[in-house]
Amino acid sequence: MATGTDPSTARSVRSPSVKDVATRAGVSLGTVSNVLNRPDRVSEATRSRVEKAMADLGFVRNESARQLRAGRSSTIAYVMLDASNPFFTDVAQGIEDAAEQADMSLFICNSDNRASREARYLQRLQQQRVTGILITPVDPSHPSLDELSRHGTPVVIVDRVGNTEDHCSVAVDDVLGGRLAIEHLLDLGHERIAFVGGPESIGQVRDRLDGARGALAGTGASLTVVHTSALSVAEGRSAGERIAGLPRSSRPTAAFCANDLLALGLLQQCVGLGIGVPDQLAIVGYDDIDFAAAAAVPLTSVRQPRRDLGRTAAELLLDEATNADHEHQQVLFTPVLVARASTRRT
Amino acid sequence: MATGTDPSTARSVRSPSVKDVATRAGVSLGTVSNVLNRPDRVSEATRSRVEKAMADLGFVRNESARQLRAGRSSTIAYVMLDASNPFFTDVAQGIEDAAEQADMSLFICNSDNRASREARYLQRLQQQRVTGILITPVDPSHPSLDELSRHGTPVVIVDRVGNTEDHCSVAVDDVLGGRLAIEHLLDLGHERIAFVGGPESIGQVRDRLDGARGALAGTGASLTVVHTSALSVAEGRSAGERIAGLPRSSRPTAAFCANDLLALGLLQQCVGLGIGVPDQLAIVGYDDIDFAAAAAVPLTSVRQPRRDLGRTAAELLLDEATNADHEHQQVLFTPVLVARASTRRT
DNA sequence: TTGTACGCGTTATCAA
DNA sequence: TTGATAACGCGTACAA
Repeated sequence: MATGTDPSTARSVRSPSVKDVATRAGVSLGTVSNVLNRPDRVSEATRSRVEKAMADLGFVRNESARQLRAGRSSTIAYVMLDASNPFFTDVAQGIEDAAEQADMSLFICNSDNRASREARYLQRLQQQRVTGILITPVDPSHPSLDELSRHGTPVVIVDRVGNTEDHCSVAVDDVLGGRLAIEHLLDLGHERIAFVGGPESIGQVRDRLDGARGALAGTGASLTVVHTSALSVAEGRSAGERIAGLPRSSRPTAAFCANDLLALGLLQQCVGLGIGVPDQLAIVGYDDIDFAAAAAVPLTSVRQPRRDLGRTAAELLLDEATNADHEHQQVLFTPVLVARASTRRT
Repeated sequence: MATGTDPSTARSVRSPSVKDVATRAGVSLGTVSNVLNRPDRVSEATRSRVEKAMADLGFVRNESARQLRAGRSSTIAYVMLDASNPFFTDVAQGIEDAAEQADMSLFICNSDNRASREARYLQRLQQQRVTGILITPVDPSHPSLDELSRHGTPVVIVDRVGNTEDHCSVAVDDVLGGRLAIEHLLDLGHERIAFVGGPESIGQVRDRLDGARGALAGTGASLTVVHTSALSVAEGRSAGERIAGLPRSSRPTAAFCANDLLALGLLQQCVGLGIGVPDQLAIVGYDDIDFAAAAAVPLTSVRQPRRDLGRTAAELLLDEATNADHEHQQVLFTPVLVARASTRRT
């Protein structure tokens, strides 16, 4: 304890660099670099000596320096819209799978539906010179996304469709999804149907409603729109109250919800108020998150290929980043209806 | 289109540096730097000229270069155990709140319960020289965490308790939580109770079970352990099957689940098999995730202060990173039982 | 108030 | 096979 570096203060000491390793191993700096990047170009003996020095010193590469030198990082980022919606965490898993395969790090940010937070993250990511950005934007038509692309940072829009040709996008056909939901209900004989969703500023909500209306056209069945101010469980409960308040004779016999969170809230409220599901009210959700199948009355839902969505988006991004003759694509996946007890014929 | 930079190829062009800005503004490099970091030291006129040049060129600071110069980044990371469990995304929100307040970026990684992925992330984060790491580890007693600390990267363990004094930790008193759950069931008159959970390699599971046993001691009530191989909805369903298979006379009248995912799966299975909740089986969950209250039979659950957990952990990390006389702490929060319909007396 | 010069840690080029 | 050196972009001390 009398001399040398005191272990207790070692924390604050600058971490060892290649230079330190070189000194310790008695070789030059370039050789250490070669051990790290072209191990074949260095003799067995020196290599093991260098490796021992690295281990002794606890050497860890400095990624900042690498990036500075290389001009680019090996990191991509996903700016997600709402971390508390399982749909998006599943998308993130798909992205992570692709990133891991390409040996890229994934940086996940949560904008939490706030434009200001989103903007802050985008700026930071640009400063970090990330290889590319995946994003489910608060506003897909905001010019900041195009600016990023023009600036040289590849951008892929996830689960939304941008308004320009500046970037790729990966989404699911929501018009078709709406159609599938309604056709299922029509098949079961329902004639008074509610659409639960909003706000209509969200593209998905509009598309799913359009699909629903399209499927209903000319069938004689009616559609009541029950408006919500967000796609959340709480709003689903509130919608349930309003539906329950209608006289039985004119009350819808089925409800199509713009997402599963709404559907779960609606289901909960119905059960609480003694409205049988599916007897008095059949319910169709959207997304088919895991909790949909796990509800006490398992939920019929329109499934989106969440993981594929993420994986494909990441692959497009990596292609754009590495492939010189990349061409932007707008990929559109097809949803599938999964029927469960909440719409079972009784 | 005949001369100059073709916009279509501008993507691949190196982004402008402070040097480019200086040239364009007709000032020296140091002045540009001053505009960025000490705006007060530069005259109004030059400053606006420099700012205009930055805007014209679309200058964006290079964070790698800054970090290299500074030696440290302004980023912290949270390595989370399971992105598909809402409990952890809520914790992450708390962390994000604290990070935003301290003007730090948060890097979220998902180990997905896999030690290999966790190790990979830890290595990358260390290479990035992040300011600190928050982690809910796969194995809280793994030596790699201590190595990180010793290496100079502050580490805070979230929702687990480490086995050393090398870092702070923030957790919730799980023994107390288990006790609360059981006392609630005893108050309701239950005498045959099941504990649904596992594997016991998870500290939380052990603690909650210990708490449960402690509360039962000397009461005459019995505890049956229904083992699960993971804390997931699917495992909850499987547990439900096994409980339903017991003869009615010896079947437990109440179940305490090690987390809400299990409880939701159990609830679903019971309803599907015609076992009334809470009439034939009362259910208590753990975590009080949002979906617990939203279940068709709203779930009684032991609530943990998820956001506070995250916020406190981040604050401890930032303190360790910035405060020279930081002292490690093991913070323990107190859980609260939230009673709902799944244990209502009928 | 503004400009010059150096160093952060790494990689790559070139010469030995 | 190995070693010396320049360069990446930025921040800062110091000089003008």
